[in-house]
Amino acid sequence: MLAIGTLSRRTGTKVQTIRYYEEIGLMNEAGRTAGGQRRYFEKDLDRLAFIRHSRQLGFSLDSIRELLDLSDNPSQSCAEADSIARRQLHQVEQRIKRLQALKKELKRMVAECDGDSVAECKVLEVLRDHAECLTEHDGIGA
Amino acid sequence: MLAIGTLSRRTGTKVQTIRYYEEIGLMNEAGRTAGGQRRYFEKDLDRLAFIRHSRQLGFSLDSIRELLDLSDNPSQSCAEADSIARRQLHQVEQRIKRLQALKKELKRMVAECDGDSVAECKVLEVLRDHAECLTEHDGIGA
DNA sequence: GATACAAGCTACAGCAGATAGAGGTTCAAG
DNA sequence: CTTGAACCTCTATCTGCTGTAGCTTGTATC
Ligand SMILES: [Zn+2]
Ligand SMILES: [Zn+2]
Ligand SMILES: [Zn+2]
Ligand SMILES: [Zn+2]
Repeated sequence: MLAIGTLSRRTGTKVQTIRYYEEIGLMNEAGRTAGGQRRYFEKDLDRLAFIRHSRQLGFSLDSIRELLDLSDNPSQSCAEADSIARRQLHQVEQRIKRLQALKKELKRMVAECDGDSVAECKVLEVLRDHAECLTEHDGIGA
Repeated sequence: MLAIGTLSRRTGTKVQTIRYYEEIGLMNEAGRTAGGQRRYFEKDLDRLAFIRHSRQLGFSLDSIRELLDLSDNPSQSCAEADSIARRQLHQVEQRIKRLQALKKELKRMVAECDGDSVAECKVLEVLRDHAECLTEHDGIGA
């Protein structure tokens, strides 16, 4: 039986985060000692590791929930899991595209400023007026 | 004098968001009509456009606050503004790097799955075990 | 068995950066 | 003067945690 701190150390997840995952139903409710402390099995550790690794790969908690459900039914087809992963890949690709456009603009404005007074600052000039930009960048940057 | 909806339309910012910017002190408190509705000058429109454009380029509201302060004092050196932009560029570059590593892993796991049962799904296999990954990807993916 | 103290517990607040809705009021055109 | 779109405030919600306060439990050592 593992204490929550052990799960925390072995998966690199903060203790509060593990409790949070339980609260939102991503982790099963843990068993408790007589005094009320959580105790876990190895399978709980595995589940937490799955969650953490999926998070590191950028999956949302909702997607992870689906993936865990699928993972619990080994006889099913994995088409669903694959499509979640493909969707995630697509999102990552879109984000990279957006960021590359931002990078281009930022690079240009930084390069073009001679570092004189604010009144002639190219950086601020571009920020004031999108017409100074070469690319479109709709939506809010992230 | 411009109503809030006009600012909203002309900058592509939701009305609630403009009020939110006022609440957090990013926009100045607007003047009001006798009946309590906000009314703006052209300079407020400019300020909002600056904020929105900066957001589109990925700057945080805190950075934008600094940039606006600088922009209001045209006689200063622009070194500060430039360094904020360089910091932003750096952040964007880091994010691109992380996302490219994620993309690589996602692409590989999607490609390697034959689409059979969950039990043999490569996607789920990788998620279960980071040892299957080729790259490191610490921190949580975004 | 007593004691110390690390590690656990709950409950709640807060972060960024908005966005949505309820329920009521004002403005401006016709 | 009436209509109705646009405005108002206030509160709640979202994602994914993280931090704090104040208290209790578990365990190692004496
Ligand atoms: Zn400059
Ligand atoms: Zn632009
Ligand atoms: Zn598969
Ligand atoms: Zn991995």
